[in-house]
Amino acid sequence: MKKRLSISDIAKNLGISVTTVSFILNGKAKEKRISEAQTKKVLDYVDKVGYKPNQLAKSLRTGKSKTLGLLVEDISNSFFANIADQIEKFAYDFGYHIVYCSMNNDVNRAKELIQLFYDRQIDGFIIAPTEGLTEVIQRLLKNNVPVVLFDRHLEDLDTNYVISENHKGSYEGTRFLLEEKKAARVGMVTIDSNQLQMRGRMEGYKEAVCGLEKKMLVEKIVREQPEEDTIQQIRAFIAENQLDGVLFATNYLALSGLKAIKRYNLPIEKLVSFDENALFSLVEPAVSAISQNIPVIARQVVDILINEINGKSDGLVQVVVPCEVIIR
Amino acid sequence: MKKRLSISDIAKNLGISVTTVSFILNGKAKEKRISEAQTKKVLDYVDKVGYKPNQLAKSLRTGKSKTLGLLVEDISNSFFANIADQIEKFAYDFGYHIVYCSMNNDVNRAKELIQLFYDRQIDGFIIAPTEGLTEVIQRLLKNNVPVVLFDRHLEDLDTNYVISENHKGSYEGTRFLLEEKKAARVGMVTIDSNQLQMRGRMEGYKEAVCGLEKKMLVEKIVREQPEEDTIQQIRAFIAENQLDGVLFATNYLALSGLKAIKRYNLPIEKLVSFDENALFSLVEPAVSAISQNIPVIARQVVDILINEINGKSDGLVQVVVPCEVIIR
DNA sequence: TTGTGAAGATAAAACCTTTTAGCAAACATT
DNA sequence: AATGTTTGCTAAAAGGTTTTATCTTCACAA
Repeated sequence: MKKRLSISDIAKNLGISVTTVSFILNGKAKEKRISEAQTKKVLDYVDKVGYKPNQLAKSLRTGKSKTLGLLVEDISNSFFANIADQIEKFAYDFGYHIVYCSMNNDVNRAKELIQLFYDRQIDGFIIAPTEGLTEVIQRLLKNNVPVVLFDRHLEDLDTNYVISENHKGSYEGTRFLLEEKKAARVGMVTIDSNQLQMRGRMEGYKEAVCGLEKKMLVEKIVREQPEEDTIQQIRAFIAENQLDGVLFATNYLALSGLKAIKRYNLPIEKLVSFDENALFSLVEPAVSAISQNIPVIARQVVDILINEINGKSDGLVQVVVPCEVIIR
Repeated sequence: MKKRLSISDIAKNLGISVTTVSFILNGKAKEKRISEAQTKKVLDYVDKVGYKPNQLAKSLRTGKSKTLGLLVEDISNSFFANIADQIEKFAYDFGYHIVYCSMNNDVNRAKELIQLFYDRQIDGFIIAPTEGLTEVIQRLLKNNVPVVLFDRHLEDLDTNYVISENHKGSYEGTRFLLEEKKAARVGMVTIDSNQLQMRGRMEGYKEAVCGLEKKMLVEKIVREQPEEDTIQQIRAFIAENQLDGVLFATNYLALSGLKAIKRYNLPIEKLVSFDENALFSLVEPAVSAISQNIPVIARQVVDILINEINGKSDGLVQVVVPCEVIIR
């Protein structure tokens, strides 16, 4: 790369001091009593030569990078992709940029990434934490690094977080199947994970079926297994229990479920899934959705984080956002 | 945030010089003739106190950030999401990290982002360029910043790029509809854009229908319009031309097309789309796909960029990757 | 004894900013 | 005339690295 202009080049070429240029560039001309003439001269010149300050040097000096780190499990999941998009927009309005990384269920990689971001002086973290990240997040908190969790939180960690009303959403989704759709035997397909949001979703399901004195039928999927295994597992679950309704705990589980239903022509058509997906309205049977309020979640996450960065936070903020059942 | 240890803290605590510590940490102990004992002492201590070098300072000094910028139009598009994922993995193997940004069809935002990345001393750019980015990319090239384009390239720009065989893929997809599926009237739905990959896809379609002396039926969608308009437009296009087959130029167009077909019960079932999508095998009618080879594209992009960064590049590299028609 | 070379380390400059503390001149006040 | 205040600007330190050039010992050969 070609050598870039530095602030001292500007100063030299103009025959003035670096300090003066810096003050002007940072909008402190008035405050620091730089004359109008001087200010204009500098601004014009800077504009003319297209000088841009070196952000690294700036960050090094100020300790601020105006950048937030966003860590999600898997950016190709539409829920995360959409929320990432929204978060980026809101953050942008505050003059912050997002660097994003996808952890792909690899705890070590995740730890490394957090460390990396920390090393790059990121101003704050937005994390959808996986299990096993407790310590490393703990360490961030101990160093007073601003953190907001979303989608789930970690039990023994006192953090800011923004999550959805998983319990209630799941409850309502299940009741919808049982009452509106008149399903007789509703099962739940979830992942074999202790994550809090999954626990909430499970509880909601349980409460709904038990309330109606129905039998609880839960199938847990090991997340790391190949999709084909998942498809077979769901197929067996539906067939063996003669289900006529299923609640899927995530949209990717619903996808696998649909593949099973489709491929083996399973006689079942009362379906609800957590999270939306473009295809839910297009497939037969259509899948109703317990949709999380992505704009609100994103907004809250950013607000909380920025507040904390600016030291305006009044203790921990923990937000629970309602879901909406989208009927199909 | 708590104050972090610096290399000079380490040096002071150990009663040796900063230089020595730096050499050891950078694996130059041998080369610089630091004694084994000294080396071990430093390494052990660094490990014990968990010191990590400040990456900003490092980058500032060396001019390298070991980071690549990835700019795509819309990360929620599964094609981009998947390719981003792959690129990240490959880059990681070379010790590089990816910072990603989604441009959302906003040229100004895109320009700003490129500038931002440049200011942050990013080592190279990976861009799926939108129209109107020509000048800003031009500027990068002029400053000898390593750049690789993918998915499309820009006509009057001599750059590295990795694209798919759009023409051939489109040709084969169309022939597949006409010959295997015995479609009589095949139309094409594409976007109103001059992007090269779209032109290629169009040409492929044209060649296929003209070869069989069929009529060319092309509908162009304005990309910025609300999806509802697109759905209506596609509905009218299919109905008015009594199509029994459609080639969609992108997966999101196919999505809108499916919505139209579904909602208005259009009598058409011979469909092909560029790019895969999870739902194509799940909907009725199923959608065949002209699938781009994402792993190969990602691999090439990263290899080319890293080579260029390391100065090992032998001129421009322009790669065209074959597509595969996935029959459903 | 002198000179040479290697071994083992280091001081200081450089990368590019921001910011503190202070200087000189001009003006105002008694 | 002496003192204080404002105006307009700047030198230099600091932030945490890497790297160049140099320095001191000591061993050994001539």
